Amino acid sequence: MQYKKIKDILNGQLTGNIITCAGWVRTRRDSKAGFSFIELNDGSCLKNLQIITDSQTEYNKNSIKDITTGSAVWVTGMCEKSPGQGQACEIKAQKIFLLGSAGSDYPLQKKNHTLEFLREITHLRTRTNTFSSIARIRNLLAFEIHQYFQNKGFLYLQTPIITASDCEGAGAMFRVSSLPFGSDYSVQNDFFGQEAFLTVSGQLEAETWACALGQVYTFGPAFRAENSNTPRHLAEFWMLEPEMAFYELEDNMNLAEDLVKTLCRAVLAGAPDEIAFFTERYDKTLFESLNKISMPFCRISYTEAINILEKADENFEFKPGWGTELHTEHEKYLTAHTAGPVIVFDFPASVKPFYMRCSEDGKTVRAMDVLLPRIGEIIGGSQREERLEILLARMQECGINTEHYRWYTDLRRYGTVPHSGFGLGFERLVQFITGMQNIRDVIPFPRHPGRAGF
RNA sequence: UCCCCGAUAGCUCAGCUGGUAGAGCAAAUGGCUGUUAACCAUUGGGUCGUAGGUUCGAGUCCUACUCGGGGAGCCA
Repeated sequence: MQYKKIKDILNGQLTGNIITCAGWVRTRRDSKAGFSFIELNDGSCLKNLQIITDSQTEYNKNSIKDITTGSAVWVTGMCEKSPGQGQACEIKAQKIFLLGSAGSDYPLQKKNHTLEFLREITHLRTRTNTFSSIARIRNLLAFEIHQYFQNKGFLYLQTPIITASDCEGAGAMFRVSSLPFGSDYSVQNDFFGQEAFLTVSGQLEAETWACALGQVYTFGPAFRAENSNTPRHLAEFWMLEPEMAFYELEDNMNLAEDLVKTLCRAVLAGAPDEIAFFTERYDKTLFESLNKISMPFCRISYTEAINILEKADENFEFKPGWGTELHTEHEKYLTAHTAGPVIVFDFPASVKPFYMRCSEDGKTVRAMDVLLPRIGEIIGGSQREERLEILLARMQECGINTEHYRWYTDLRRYGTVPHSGFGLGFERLVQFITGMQNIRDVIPFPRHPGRAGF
């Protein structure tokens, strides 16, 4: 079926033509003399298209009364300038075909619904302004991510989702097994002949490609079995992980900062209606904070950050001190203090995983976290330890079986190079860019403790 | 996993110190010469999250559980 997108119709270029469009009815208003107004949305843009029907309009079955909220229709009619307020053009319907009706039990009413309620109807919330806007922004961001790295000559790499690495340095993992539930489990009888898990990160695998192809990036799902119940955590989420040979920590930070700025700019340019919508409805400061992102990110070492926190006139629940983790309250203080994004680098080795490069001071590693206002940590990365002896010593320190990671340490045995990379939580980026407060609202089908269905 | 808050009509909520339920919106019907979360009128709609307990009597008090929200931990 040939039909025009509402986005293109509202651009006004089709005015004066007889066209066909298709979509879902948001609402209908009737008036006497056979006049009715249908608000039609097809997901191509935030705005609805107004369809006017009168006594001349033909229907494939029944009548205007059956064109209810939620119904799917296709409409043929004349695209005209609208005499009414609120829209430049509208369709004077000649024919309306009801493709699929929606009864009075259709859950989405023409009123505001709470996000909590919409989470319970994950399969239908896509029909709302909020969730269709999120979908368009996710799409735009994913496309821009590929374009950004392709323009820089990075290779798009697919790392495995099933992994045997039982210790990638991040959180609890989901086990993968083909054996029936409740059977006497033995690894020998299982599908892979060894324990297998869903990946928590493609980083280690990405390093093998970076150390052959130069600069690569992965963009795919990651899984964490942590029992985390917060508006910032998911059990299944999407992660972008660039990995670059010949990059040191400063190059890594430059890339991360430029990437975040480029993506924010792209959304401001590519989805202005959506950003205006989110600013109006969810966070009045959103537009302003996205614009402010073009200013240089504040960069401070972990040691400086601790100094700032120790001097702060703030009653922290966790006392800041050199060698301790930065807690949420500390991150919030730092981003509020500088009124923008902050990159913290050179963390104590004791709070970071084995693969990060040890500094000359013998105490810190070349790690960096990008912290955003409202969101907290959006990027975590580091320069990787490329010196074999130091890496092996660190692995032993962390209690990691070096034999299981022979393939990883081989990269240091043969033609080792300085290299760096980071991981960006895609949903946290979408949260930052939309102003949505709960991460469960920025992924199509959220998975978290106690929920894997619709 | 820990702390706090919540669960009453399809949705959002009210329901006081215990006396068996109410509003707005939605829906259905009717009215209204172009509306724009249209408007006006009428009607229908509820084992008050689940299971126990206290009481003559529980939406209301107590306990446990389930689910949801906020904060924390862990992290992207």
